[in-house]
Amino acid sequence: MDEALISVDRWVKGSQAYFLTHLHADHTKGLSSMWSHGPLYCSSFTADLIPLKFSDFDLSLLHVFEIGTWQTLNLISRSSGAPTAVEFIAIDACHCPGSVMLLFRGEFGCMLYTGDFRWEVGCERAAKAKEMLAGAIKDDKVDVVYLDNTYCNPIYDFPNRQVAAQQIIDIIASHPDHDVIIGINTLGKEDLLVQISEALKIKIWVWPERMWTMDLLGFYDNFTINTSITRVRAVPQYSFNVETLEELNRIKCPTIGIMPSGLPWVKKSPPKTKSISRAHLTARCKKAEWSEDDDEYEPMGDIGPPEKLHKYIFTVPYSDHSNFAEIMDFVKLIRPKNLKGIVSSSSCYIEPMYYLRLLCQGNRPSEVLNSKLKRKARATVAGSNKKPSGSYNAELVRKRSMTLKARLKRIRLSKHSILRKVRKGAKIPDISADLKTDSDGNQVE
DNA sequence: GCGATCAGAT
DNA sequence: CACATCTGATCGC
Repeated sequence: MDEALISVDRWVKGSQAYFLTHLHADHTKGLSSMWSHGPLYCSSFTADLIPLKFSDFDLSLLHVFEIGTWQTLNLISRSSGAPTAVEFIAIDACHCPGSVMLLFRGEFGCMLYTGDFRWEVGCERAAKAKEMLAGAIKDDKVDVVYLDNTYCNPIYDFPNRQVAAQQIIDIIASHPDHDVIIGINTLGKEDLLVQISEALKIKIWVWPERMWTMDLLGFYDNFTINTSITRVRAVPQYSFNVETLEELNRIKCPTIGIMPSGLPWVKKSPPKTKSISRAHLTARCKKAEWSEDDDEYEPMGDIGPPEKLHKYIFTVPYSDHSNFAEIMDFVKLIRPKNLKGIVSSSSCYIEPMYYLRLLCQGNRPSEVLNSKLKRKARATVAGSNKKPSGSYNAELVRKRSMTLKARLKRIRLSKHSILRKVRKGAKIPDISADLKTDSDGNQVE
């Protein structure tokens, strides 16, 4: 098996230390209540949540690190068998509560694993994190960055979370006589909900397990588990669908749904691409091909939605991952010698180096051209879930809008409802054995 | 019956 | 098409 000195968000036997950047399911595949492969290092908040997600987890294996403090691990070198020291420091990733990026120094060099992150321009918290990271790197050179490349493609352009949150607040405020349901996951988007709660001076309903998380975060006053005292409810995104909305409107009361996230926010053509004109692309993206209710379709503005996907549903581009511009800023700050993506399942997947090589160390334009040609040659034999597309591609955009339409149809046909999902006392899952994502770049050495 | 894993849905 | 999550089938024990 591919063993490593230490592993980050990777739970294969054989490492001497394991790091968890945050507690989303796609980063804990392989972690379970019976974890016993080695010490697990994580942030304090993540450690608080682990027993909720993994009941019976052996807490003696948990090692909580402080954000912004260097620590040393004394390990055994896999190559020489001699003692070897690894230093690490965690930095706020601003992705979800407890999320961190990790900087390591050891015999393997200097390595930065971003985990999932969003560092927005103008965000004070991100600015502090940025400063902290720069201070930790100092004059050192980062040999490799393992990057949250979820939206590492110029087609992904969406506003910061502050703007998106205000859009959501405006939608709710403009529907004063409606109930509102907002789709969220088991962790993340708490700041959005608090912002809504405070702007509208209203408590937000969450399901009981979610309330524990809110309590842990100290948001006692913004949330409730009593449905009768509020018109705004946050529900599992998984249970959020058209049929639910139609059902609520039919048998309960006028209700709108808001999906903070949910769609690829394709807005503009990448620079210097001849394969498709900007006008053509824009037309494709704005065309209401996926809306079956033509009279209800509202075209996107330049900064993006609120977009109406359905009579009762608004989608708003609220993302906990950095957009392309933010990723560029990040790489410019670090200027690593090498860059690897940690997400390989995106249909828009492009090796981060394709767009960002110029921002890294020791790369000249001629090398960029060279690498483009090589990549094109390689694309045809690329494996399983990686779907590299060396240049921007009109076909890709066409497929996207078609599948959006297909997706809406699927939702309409769905026979599942929220009523089934929001059952009380649902077990905390031991393991989510799903997603065959194969993040190559999540181990050291 | 249970955990681990995968496929598929949402 | 995104992310993250959940259900259910299958396999090995």
